[in-house]
Amino acid sequence: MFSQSEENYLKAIYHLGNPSQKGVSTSDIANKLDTKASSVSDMIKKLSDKKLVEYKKYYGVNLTKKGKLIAASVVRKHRLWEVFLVDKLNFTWDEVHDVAEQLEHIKSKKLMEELDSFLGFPKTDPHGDPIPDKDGNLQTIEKTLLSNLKKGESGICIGVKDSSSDFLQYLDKQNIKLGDQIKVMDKEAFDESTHIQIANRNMNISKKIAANLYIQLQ
Amino acid sequence: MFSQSEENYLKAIYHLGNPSQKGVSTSDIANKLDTKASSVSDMIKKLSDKKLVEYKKYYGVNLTKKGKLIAASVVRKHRLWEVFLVDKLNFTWDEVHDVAEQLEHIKSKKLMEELDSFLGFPKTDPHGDPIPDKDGNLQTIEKTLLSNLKKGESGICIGVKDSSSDFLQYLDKQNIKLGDQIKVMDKEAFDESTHIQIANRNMNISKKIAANLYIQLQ
DNA sequence: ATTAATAATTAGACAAGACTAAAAAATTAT
DNA sequence: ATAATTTTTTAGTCTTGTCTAATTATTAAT
Ligand SMILES: [Mn+2]
Ligand SMILES: [Mn+2]
Ligand SMILES: [Mn+2]
Ligand SMILES: [Mn+2]
Repeated sequence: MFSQSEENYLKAIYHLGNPSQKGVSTSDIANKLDTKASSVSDMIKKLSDKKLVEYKKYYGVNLTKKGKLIAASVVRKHRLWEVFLVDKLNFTWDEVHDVAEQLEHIKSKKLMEELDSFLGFPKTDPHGDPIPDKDGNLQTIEKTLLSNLKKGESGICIGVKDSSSDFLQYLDKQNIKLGDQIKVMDKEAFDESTHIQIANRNMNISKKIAANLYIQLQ
Repeated sequence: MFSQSEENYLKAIYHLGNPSQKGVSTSDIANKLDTKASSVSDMIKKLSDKKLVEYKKYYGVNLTKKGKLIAASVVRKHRLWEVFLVDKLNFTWDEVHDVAEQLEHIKSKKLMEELDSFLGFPKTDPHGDPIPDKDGNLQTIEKTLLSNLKKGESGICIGVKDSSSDFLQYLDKQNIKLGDQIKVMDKEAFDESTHIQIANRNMNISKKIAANLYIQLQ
């Protein structure tokens, strides 16, 4: 079994791991976990001894197969709990993260299997992020940022890149929800804002908003 | 906020606290938490500094108002989670304890309020133990051990004293459930076993079993 | 190709929470 | 009342995970 701290490091490396080959840097991990680089160095050594990461001094770190499986399991738990909180306990999508950060460390195989079933085997969490299956596999959905769409293109809003309270509450205020149909009507050259039609309403959104909404093209 | 360890100590003191005046002894706490007396001494000092317990060296320990409230809140969470696991996630009553030991430390006011509501504001957990309310108050139900009943007396089985897997599984095997109507038909002087009629079945139970079943007299 | 800047690692310290062994206090037995 | 036993506390050590400060390696700039 692994400590909460070890699990948090593995998860951070999992999230920071790029599709390219390069290892995740010490400072990126430190930044993500809001800790110091020296602490990260220490922990990486420990994870390396336990064969959870591949580590070559000064050249960053990569998860081993085993490390990746543990990380994916923590992410799976985090996202399943988020679904539970929203679907069953009336949490809003901007309230779930902190509680899920705690719940993701609960150790019980049966609990997660039963919860998964109780929730109807959801495939994505309230923010549109995919839920890894028991073997750590993610279903990859073709998606792109709204800011990449050209005038006239349309699709469905299926996720958020930033899931900060501020952004999520902005979306609530504008009544923008996952599942909404979106079409790009025009793009302003001057301020790089976008005119969109969403669920039959017209609105103008800033560059920053468009850069944080994931769209499934149609 | 308090650490898991601090919460576990407070809970142990809460459970060991007798209605009489005497403080809870160091060794009883050590025994309950499966730790050493020296560790208990250290922690008691810490809890005393934080005004969570009243402590006089060599004379045991008592919870302060604040300490009692925290302990009751942990017990509340433990028991509400047990109800959740049994009522919603198909756990049996002998499977819930270890997971509840973890879940009881999750910190979120909203979570527990919503869970309480989701479960329909249960008053007792799957073992018949009362669930403290938000202010730490327990509703006291008049109950006595089956071993205290005299020939001819009857009542309803409302709880278990021992909630070990072994005992709970024994009850399952004998199909003895909380809520069952029980009447004492006879008591054997020789082995101190009891003949009972339960839910219209007749059976003989040992002294030890009778000493671990709570009955509400009628 | 050196030098300057940045990033990563090591060294040393600290807090929480546990342990063993030793000392001190309280309780029980004679 | 004194001695023996049990319980509790203290002293000192260890592990985990963190930090600051100093050192070393890598990368960027001249
Ligand atoms: Mn989250
Ligand atoms: Mn999420
Ligand atoms: Mn329990
Ligand atoms: Mn219980």
